Parts: sequence; C-alpha cells; structure tokens
Amino acid sequence: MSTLIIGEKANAARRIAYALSDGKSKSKREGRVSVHEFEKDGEKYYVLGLAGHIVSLDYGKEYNQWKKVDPEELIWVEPVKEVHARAIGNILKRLAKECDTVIIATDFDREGELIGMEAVELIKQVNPSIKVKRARFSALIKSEIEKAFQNLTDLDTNLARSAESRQYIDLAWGAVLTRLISMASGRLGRDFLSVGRVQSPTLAMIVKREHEIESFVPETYWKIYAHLKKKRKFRAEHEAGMIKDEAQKDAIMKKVDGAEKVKVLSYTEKERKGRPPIPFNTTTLLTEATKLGLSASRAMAIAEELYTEGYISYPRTDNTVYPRGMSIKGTLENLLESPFKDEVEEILSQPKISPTRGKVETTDHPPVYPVRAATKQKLKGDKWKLYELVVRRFIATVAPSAEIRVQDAEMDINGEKFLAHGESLIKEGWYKYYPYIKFKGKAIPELEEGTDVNVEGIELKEDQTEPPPRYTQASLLKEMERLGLGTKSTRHEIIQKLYDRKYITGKSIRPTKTAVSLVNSLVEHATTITEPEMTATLEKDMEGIAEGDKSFDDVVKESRDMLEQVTKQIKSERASIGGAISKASDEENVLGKCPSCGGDIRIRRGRNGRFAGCSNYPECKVTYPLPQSGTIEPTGKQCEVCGAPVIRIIRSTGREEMCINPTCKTNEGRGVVGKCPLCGGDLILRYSRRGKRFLGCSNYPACGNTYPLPQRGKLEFTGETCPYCGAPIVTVISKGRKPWKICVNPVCPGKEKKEKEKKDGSAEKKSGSKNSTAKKGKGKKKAGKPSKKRATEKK
DNA sequence: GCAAGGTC
Repeated sequence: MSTLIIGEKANAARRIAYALSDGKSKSKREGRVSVHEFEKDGEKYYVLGLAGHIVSLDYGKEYNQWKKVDPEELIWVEPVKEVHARAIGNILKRLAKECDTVIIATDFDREGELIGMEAVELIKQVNPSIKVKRARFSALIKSEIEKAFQNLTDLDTNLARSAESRQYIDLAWGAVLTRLISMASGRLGRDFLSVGRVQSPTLAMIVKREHEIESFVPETYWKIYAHLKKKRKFRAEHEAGMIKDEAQKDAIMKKVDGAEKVKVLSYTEKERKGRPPIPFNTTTLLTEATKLGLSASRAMAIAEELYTEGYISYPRTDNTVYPRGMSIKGTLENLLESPFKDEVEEILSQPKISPTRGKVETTDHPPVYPVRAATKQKLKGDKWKLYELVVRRFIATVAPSAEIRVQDAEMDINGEKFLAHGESLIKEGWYKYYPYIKFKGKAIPELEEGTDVNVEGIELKEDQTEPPPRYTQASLLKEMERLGLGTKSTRHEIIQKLYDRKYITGKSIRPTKTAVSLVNSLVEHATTITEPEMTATLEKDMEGIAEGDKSFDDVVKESRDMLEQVTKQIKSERASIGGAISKASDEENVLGKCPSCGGDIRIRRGRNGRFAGCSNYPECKVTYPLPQSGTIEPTGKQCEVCGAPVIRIIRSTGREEMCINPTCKTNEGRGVVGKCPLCGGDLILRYSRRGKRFLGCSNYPACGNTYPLPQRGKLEFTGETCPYCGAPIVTVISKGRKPWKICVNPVCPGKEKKEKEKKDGSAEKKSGSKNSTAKKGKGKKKAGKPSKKRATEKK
C-alpha cells in the first residue's frame, strides 16, 4: 500500500517531496493542483499541498436570510463545515482511498494542526481505517524534513480543537453582532455594518485617538536657545527644555537675554555603535513599505507575487532571526547577478559576517529575505521598489555597525545651564546600504572646558503642545501586533476591511461618523467586542484546550453565554442604538444645503447608481448627477455663482473641487481638453464607472470617439494636437520618472514612424522591451478574468 | 450579505 503526505501549501508540498525523494519525485498537474509521487524502500508516496484551510465554517443555508432569523437564536446554532477548495478536496479523497497511511506535514503551529485535522476528517469519510501520523519540522530544509519523518508523532487533537474553538467563537460573535447592529440601524444589503473580535477593537483604537485629538487642549510652552558660534554656528538649549511656567520663562530670560558669552562647563566626546536594523518580519516589511508610498495591502500583494515568482522568501512570518540552516554567504552570492553587485561585494569582503537578530524567533518560516537576483528590466515599478527594499534590508542586517561620535556640552550663562548635543557619523556602516533610514544627527564644534564661546543671540521660542498623531497604516500595524490583535497574515486585511466598509478614511487615519457612532454604541452595550482583552482571554482559553486543562465544549459554551448577555442588552436598547447609528450615517451623506429650499442635499442611491437629492423630497425635487467613481466629500462651501454645494471628488489620481450643479457657469468647459478630430466636438476628460479615466467626445452618442489615458500619474493637457492624427498631446508626470509627452491615440500612425526611426540606431533592444510592456498590458486585462473566476469558485 | 484564519 501507499502513503499520502499532506503539506499546508503547494510550495511546501513540492519541497517536502523533493527532500524525501532526493530530488527524484515526479509531479503530475491536475488543473491548478500538483501531486508529487516517488518511491522509497519499495513504498509508494504521494505528496499533496493544500491551500491553507480547505474547509470553512458557516451556518447552514436555512440561516442565510437575516430578517428571518433572530440573531439570538443564531448564537446556539451549530455551524457546519463545507469544503470550499473543491479541486483539492476531491484529489485528497481519491488519493486517500489508495493509501493505508496519511502523514500530516502542515505548518508547525496551531492553525497548521487544525488544517491537518480538517484533512483527516475528509479522508476518514472515504477511508475510515487509514493510519494517521504527524510530521513536525521547523524549516523547509532537507535535514529538518528528514528528521521529522524519522520521528513521526500523532496529530495533536487538543491543539487542533483549540484553533477550532476560535473559529466557532469568532463566527458566533461576528455574525450575531453584525446582524444585530446592521438590522437595528437599517443598514442591510451591501451597506451592512460589520463587527468582529479583531476589527472592532482596532476601529475602537482609531475612534479613541480621534476623540483624544478633538478634546485636546493645547498648552503654551517655551524653549530657550542660545545661538552660538565657534568657527561654525550651533545652538544650545536651556536645560529646562519645555518650560510651561511663564514666570520661570521670564526669570530665565531676564538673566540670559543679551548675554555675549557662554562658559563651557564640561565637554565630552564618546563613541557609540549604530546597530543595523533587524531582519524583516511581515509587520516591519509592511511598515517600511509605507515609506515607498505603498499601502499595507498593496505591499502584501506585491510581496506575494515576488514570493511565488521566487524572488523573496515567504512573506508571512513573525520570525526576526535567520535560522541556523540558512546560508548568509550563499544568499549574498545569489545577489551578485543583480544591480546590487558592488554593495554585496563590499559586504562579502568583511572578515566576518554576522547578521543582526530580533527578539522574536519562530520555527515555521525564516524572516523575509531575497532568494534570487533580479534586475530592473524584469521587475518594474512598485514591484522593483519592494524587491529593492527587501534586498537592502537583508544587506543592512549583515552590514557593519555605524560608528557614531556623540558630543555633549554643558554651558553656563549667568548661572543658567544650557546643553548642546551633537552626533556625527565616523563610519557610515549599514546606513550606506539602507537609504530608507537616514542618519539624523548633527555635529557641534569641538569645545574646551573652561573656555568661552560667543553668543550670537538668545532665542525665545513659543510653541504649543500637540495632540497625539492620528494612526497611519504603519503605526496601526505596530499597535495591533503589540496588542496581539490579528496575525501576520490578517492585520493588513483587517485594516483594508475598515477602509472598504467606509469606517475609516485617509492616509492619516480618521474614523467616519458612522464608525464613531458604531464604536460608541458597542462600547456602551457590548464592551467585550471592542477590547483587545477579548483576544487575550481567548488565547488563554485556547492554551487551556491545547494543554488538556479545558474542554472545547466548555470554552465555546462560556463564550456563547457571554454573547447571549450582550445580545439581550443590545436588543433592549435596539431603538436608541439603531437611531444613533443611522443618524450618523445620514449625516455622512450630507453634501450641503439645498439652494432652493434650504434642506440637506444628500448622496442617494438609485437604479442608475448614486446621485444627489434634497432631503425634502418629494416637496423639493432638486437633484444633481454625481460621478459614479471616486469618493465624494462635502467641502462646507457654497457655489458663489449658483448657491449649490461645492463638493470634493477624490480619485486615486488626484482630487478636485467643483460646484455640484453641472449647468452652473463655473462648470462650463470643465474637463474640455481639446477638439475631437472626427466631428469637431469637444474632447472631455471622463471617468468610467470603475474609475478609469479616458477622453470622450461631447457629441456622444452621435460621435463615439474615445481615447484611453494612462491611469497613473498626473496629466497635463498641453493644448497641442498630434501632427499625425489630430488627437491631443498630453504630458504624463509620474513619480520617479521624467515627465513624458505622448499622443493619446494608441493607434496613431506617428507611433509606427517613430519606432522605425529608433530601429535604425542601436535601439533595437529598447523597442523590444517596449513590445514586451505592451504585451504585458494586454496580459493584465486577460489576467482579470481568471481572478474573477477564482472569486466565483469560492462562492 | 456576518468573523478570522489559512493561502493564491
């Protein structure tokens, strides 16, 4: 008979098969799924990779209609498991029938144990007598894998059940509270209001911060500086630092103002090491990526691509210590074929290469590091930027420390002490390789104890204390990690979810009115779900189950009892909670005052998408069309010409303010960028439903002439027309590139002509790469289809 | 149409 080995993901399965078979395994593809086969000691082995969880937990179909189910009843409904990755599930069952043993070789962590148990449950449906074993390895390298397979153990059911309890609890709390709150506030359909163990505490933090900012009372304080000169200009600060007492400030100023000299009381110079940064885990990778202007979600999506294409290691990791089995030198040598060759050679020439290490060391995956060389031609745009970040981070972690000279001086002016501090780089060390962190110190001149230094002036600087800053994606990720909210794989998704649900807006994150109202209601009536402690408690309970001290049933029941309490409380306050939230979300949609009756002009949804209408409808019938893409915000301003509200439209390519009234004089000629060469009408900058910009003729539908436009970067319409085809010429200004001018007509006869001219020179390669980008563009559009397919498959 | 956790 044969043995079936189950890995957590395709890549892991491939590596397990390779390691156990000494590279002799054969792969067979069935659709998107690969099965690896090999023989060893006369025994046949199959290795199959899962895609994480292949079953999901949900309530049966009979509970799908929200209005027909009392959420309180839902609390005690037993959810059911359904295979969502059908293809993998079918292959799993088919192979299991042929085998007498199955070895679970999923990741060595809690979820890995559950993923394995789920597979076993499916297998037992078709082969109840199969023998089940577990292989636990802490790195996907041959020696570790072999050791694990020589020391097989049993599946840890308690550990798996602990993870399962989390699933039950998250689903119950999430579904019940989401439904309760959504129904109470009349937000049904796609506008539902979600609540969850991780997202709600995260949102509550953001709301709390906003509240702190709003209620912050700035305090005036002073700082006193002495501007000094010894060969160079520098400054010293009064030792009191921030002075909030006005009398104290006056007293000091009285003594020091007008002074011409300071006496140096002491001067010291020290050297300190500037340690290189620690290896990347998911959180630090994503927070550093925000410096490149990438959102956490976008950075993660790119990291995934780089991983599947074999450029970087697995991007979902908490580990900050390179594992023992990893070759640092080998990793560096791999990069010799990249544009980082010179830097890598410098690093390799060190007598000893010792990497930095962080505090967190896990055994499932290494920190994120580059595994293969790439060039700017292969990886473009953001992909290259992120790859470069990973490479430079890796180089920095094995680069020498910087050496920093630290200077400290104490000085006296008429009995008042002033301090000067200087820092300068003696040796650049890792800073040279990692430009994302800049050395910020500044040197002061060398001083001598007991000498005088000339004062050029005393400065009294008045300032005000500032409220704590709003969260950014980077600071939010860090805070979530600190509080144990979410995991390396989900934190960025949770943040994205808060944006998608319109709970938060902006790079400097603000909660919407709806979010504030939602959080206030939850804090008052369902505090548990807004606190990180719920996760901490759950973690403890899970540990209890894993250790065998608690039962799955007790933990889940206890949680359901608590949820029942909360549910009853919300039900009893249903009207006031619903009223407060729907009032807030109504306000969110107000764009300004109606110029005709003074009512509120609100965003409304109709059959043909969104539009703006007066709140006094049907008495007042004022309506305005709205663009169907982009975010619309009120500006609080009224149009000076027609009195209608002025709105702001925010698109990924920029923002603009305009009068909401399309027939207003201020909108005349808006967006007109040139003449249509076909009919002489106006060419107007328009946006499709999906937010893509293009040029369309004003005589549409009589004239159907359109031109596509680049979707990234700022556009400047030059007013010039193309000498070949008469289409407008546009200048594209995009970050990190020189502005370039193009004719917007993609099939302009002038383009071929230019290509021909280029080919005459040595530009053959260049035009070749141009062709490939053109193909890539088309490929992208095609790639949209399979991803849609995937989405429907899931459902 | 609910969550959070794997993975793609």
